[in-house]
Amino acid sequence: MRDSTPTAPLSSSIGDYLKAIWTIAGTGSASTKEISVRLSVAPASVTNMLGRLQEQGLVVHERYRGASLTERGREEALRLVRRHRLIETFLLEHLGYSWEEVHEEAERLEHAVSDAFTQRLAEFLGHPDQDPHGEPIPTAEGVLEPDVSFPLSEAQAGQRVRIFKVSDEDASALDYLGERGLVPGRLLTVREVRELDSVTTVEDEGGESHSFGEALASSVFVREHTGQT
Amino acid sequence: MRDSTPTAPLSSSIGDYLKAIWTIAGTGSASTKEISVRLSVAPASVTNMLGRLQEQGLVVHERYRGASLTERGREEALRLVRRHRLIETFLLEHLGYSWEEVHEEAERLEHAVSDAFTQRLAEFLGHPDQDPHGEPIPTAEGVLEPDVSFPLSEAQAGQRVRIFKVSDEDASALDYLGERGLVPGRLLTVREVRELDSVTTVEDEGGESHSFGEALASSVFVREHTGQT
DNA sequence: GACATAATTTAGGTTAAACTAATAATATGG
DNA sequence: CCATATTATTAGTTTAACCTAAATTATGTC
Ligand SMILES: [Mn+2]
Ligand SMILES: [Mn+2]
Ligand SMILES: [Mn+2]
Ligand SMILES: [Mn+2]
Repeated sequence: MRDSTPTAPLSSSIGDYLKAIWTIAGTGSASTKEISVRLSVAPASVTNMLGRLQEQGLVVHERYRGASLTERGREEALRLVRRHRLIETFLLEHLGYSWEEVHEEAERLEHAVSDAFTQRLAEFLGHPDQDPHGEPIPTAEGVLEPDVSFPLSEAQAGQRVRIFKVSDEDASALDYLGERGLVPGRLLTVREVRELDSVTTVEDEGGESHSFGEALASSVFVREHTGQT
Repeated sequence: MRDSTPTAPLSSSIGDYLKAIWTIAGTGSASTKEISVRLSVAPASVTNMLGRLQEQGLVVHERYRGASLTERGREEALRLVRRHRLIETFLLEHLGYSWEEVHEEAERLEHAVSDAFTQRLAEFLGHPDQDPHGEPIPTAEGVLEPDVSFPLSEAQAGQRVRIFKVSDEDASALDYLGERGLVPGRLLTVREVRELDSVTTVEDEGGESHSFGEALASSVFVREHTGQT
């Protein structure tokens, strides 16, 4: 394993590929198709890029079998995830961005900021350990709190749950939920999980009832609630 | 000549070329060499890029004579200058950056932020009309206040002047001056401008005396002071 | 187990933005 | 006003990142 290019800073394309693989597969392996869909890039381009990523020691690619991150690849991905989430936090809490706009801006800025910037931004924000939709923010050392949340669509009737995070992929869902106060931290009681049409009904702390179709219920992630408050 | 690409967003290279021409020549024309030195790029690459910029209607290039910005080119350059200066202001005033670090970070970020970001950042900062070293910030409409300041090296003995801006090109000079409180806004009385060795001596409001060699005196820009305070 | 379908890779381009080396134009100063 | 130095352009490559079309491999179904 040659110690490839000393540390040529990685391009934004490379960064986005690494993040995509991490998001799709975590520690497992992501297929060419999945990556190509997520990045809106032709499959052939993915194959080509995976070759280069492998040469740089960032992924391991088994032909026709998909690619998985090496330790270095994972570190790189988490560095970007950290930046992305800190930037989103800043945009939302200090610049008055809406959910609609935030993700796209962060997707670009994450590649342009330095480590020093990230460090200082974290300080400015008071070293948050999660972003405004509840996703944990990896530490500067690349440690990411394991996630034990599950989508509301997999909850069971009668269960008491707390909203833990809301998927940031769908901006209109975020806005809809935000308006109803269905944000991370909110306590819910699951009233019904109807197999028939995949509708989940919950009651919030104020006694308000909310129904979620499949799409919504699978983008709201919760944790089982035990204990008070 | 097809009606050039509707509005493909300009690359960061292109942006840096436009800014370089603007800085070197303003409304006049910049030579291949000057641009190549400023951007640390081979002269041949500059010639090549000027060709493309001309096709895109951003500059006019006369072979062997240099290039000047078109109206569109100037607008683009000023948009970047606005972003650059707003970003520097933010980094200095809110993230605790030192002069050393600020310029480089802004040089990258200026290409990654959106117009929406710029707009909101300006609000966040209270719509400053100059950055922390006194450079005017172009408005969102691309209007830039004309600059009537001159380098301290061209002041005359006895003159009362106010520090207006400090060149941001030389970080160590900035630090030196900053430590002594010689920042924009400061009022000075010119005591001596010695031709012999190009040393300028001034007295500040607190009665402190400061001497500037050629290098320093030409990176401190002042305006004549009339009136009180 | 053969085949249709879907996923993947290969082959062959393109474009932006650099580079080096060679050549040409301009500027200078004696 | 010409020789020389400086500046600029041309020609030919390189690299990253994408593309399309064609060929190949895997997979799930009858
Ligand atoms: Mn996001
Ligand atoms: Mn990105
Ligand atoms: Mn600057
Ligand atoms: Mn720049």
